[in-house]
Amino acid sequence: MSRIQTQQKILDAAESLFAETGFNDTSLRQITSRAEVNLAAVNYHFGSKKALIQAVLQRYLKVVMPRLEHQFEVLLARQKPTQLPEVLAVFVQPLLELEQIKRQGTTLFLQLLGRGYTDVQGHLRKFISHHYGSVLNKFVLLVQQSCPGLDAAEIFWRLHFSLGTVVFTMASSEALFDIAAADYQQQADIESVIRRLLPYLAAGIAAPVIYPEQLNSMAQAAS
Amino acid sequence: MSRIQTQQKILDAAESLFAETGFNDTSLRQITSRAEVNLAAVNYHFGSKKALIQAVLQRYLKVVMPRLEHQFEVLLARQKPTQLPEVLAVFVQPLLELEQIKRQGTTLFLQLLGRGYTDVQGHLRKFISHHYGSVLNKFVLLVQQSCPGLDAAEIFWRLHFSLGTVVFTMASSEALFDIAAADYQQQADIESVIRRLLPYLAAGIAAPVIYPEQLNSMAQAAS
DNA sequence: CCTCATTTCAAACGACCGTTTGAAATGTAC
DNA sequence: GTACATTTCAAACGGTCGTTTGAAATGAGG
Repeated sequence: MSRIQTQQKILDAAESLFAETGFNDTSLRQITSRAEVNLAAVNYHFGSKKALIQAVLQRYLKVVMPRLEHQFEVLLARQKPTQLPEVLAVFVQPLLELEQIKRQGTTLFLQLLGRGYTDVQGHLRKFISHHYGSVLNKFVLLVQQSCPGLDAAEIFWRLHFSLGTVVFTMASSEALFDIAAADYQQQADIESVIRRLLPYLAAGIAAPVIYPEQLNSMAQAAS
Repeated sequence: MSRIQTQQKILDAAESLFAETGFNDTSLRQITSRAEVNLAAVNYHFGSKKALIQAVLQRYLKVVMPRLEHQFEVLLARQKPTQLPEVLAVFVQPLLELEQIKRQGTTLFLQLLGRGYTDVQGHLRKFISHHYGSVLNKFVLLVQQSCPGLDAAEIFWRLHFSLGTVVFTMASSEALFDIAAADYQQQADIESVIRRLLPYLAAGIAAPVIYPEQLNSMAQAAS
């Protein structure tokens, strides 16, 4: 069998299992079993499990990130600052195009992203900020321009809140899909969730700042 | 040594390790080593690792949940529906009071909550909704009353988005604290994060609904 | 002090993990 | 068809895991 076929089969099996069970809880024996290759093939072709995880993520990142970067550059080249919802909408098209590369591609990638941020705490964050730091910087710059009332620290926190929203939703998307379908008779696909996410994120990021005194009065008013 | 002392030492060691490394990645040998008790003590006193995890969570849930339920009942007894920020502010006091029960109690509990939702997918959700379903129902009812423009399905999704925000932020709170302190010279304590969270969540939950057509036009405008 | 239940302890169990090994199989160029 | 490099394969390695075991230590009551 050609090298490429085996590597592909391993990557396909690994990404689906990683998305289902997480990185730490998926064993190489499960992966090679689903891929119908020998156990030693992973270490032969990728070197280690850690390298396999990176390869699985890279397959999507190397497609999504350049497209995002290009879109951000277009918006930054404008004369007037872009509105926040429009900045966030940049993510929609590149993410949905992953569906064409591979069936369920969008869902898989976002689930992997979620797993990567929650499973192996810190690794994925460093990996992305190291390899794609310029993309992230351009995005942050756009958000800052669209929200002139927020200082850099507030934006830092709110973007991480938003990352949490996306990552958690996607990591537990299967369970949420099931509940939504059972309780609310909803179509449960990734695109409709993204549609629901954007207004939530836009409103959260651009929310008015509340100062400590108001928080205290709120807490007391509720008691 | 008395039974209670040993159980307490195990619970203390387990909760700190669970918060740091997650449930799956924390071994009983690490726990019993930090607690300075014999390896077999966990299985003797708690039965299994799974039961230990539940015991660790229950120590906080049994304190927090009744207080939340009481606050929700007070708000539900009012004549007029409560404003959303006030509903969310209910969480502040009971959570911060965990700090008095135990140093770092609030942080530990919220980290454990985050770990529980991301590590052992689904288990914690079922456990909480089974034991404390009435509390959750009252909270959802309050949110529905405060947001009459949103249907039940939209609220379902937005509350899970919010759960993701909180859970992810707390699970990765150590890393975020470090970055915030290094890059923005900020005080990095749990209370200031909660302060930042509330306006974000309130705005996100109460955000205006955007319909598909608007989303598409947004995505096209950005390209 | 003796009795008996409770708790602690060292040791081992079987299972699964990621990785390595060296031979067998397969592919490739002459 | 022979020589050589690449890929596959079964088997084993050392290690960690949660759990169990049976004896030793400790506790409390008569």
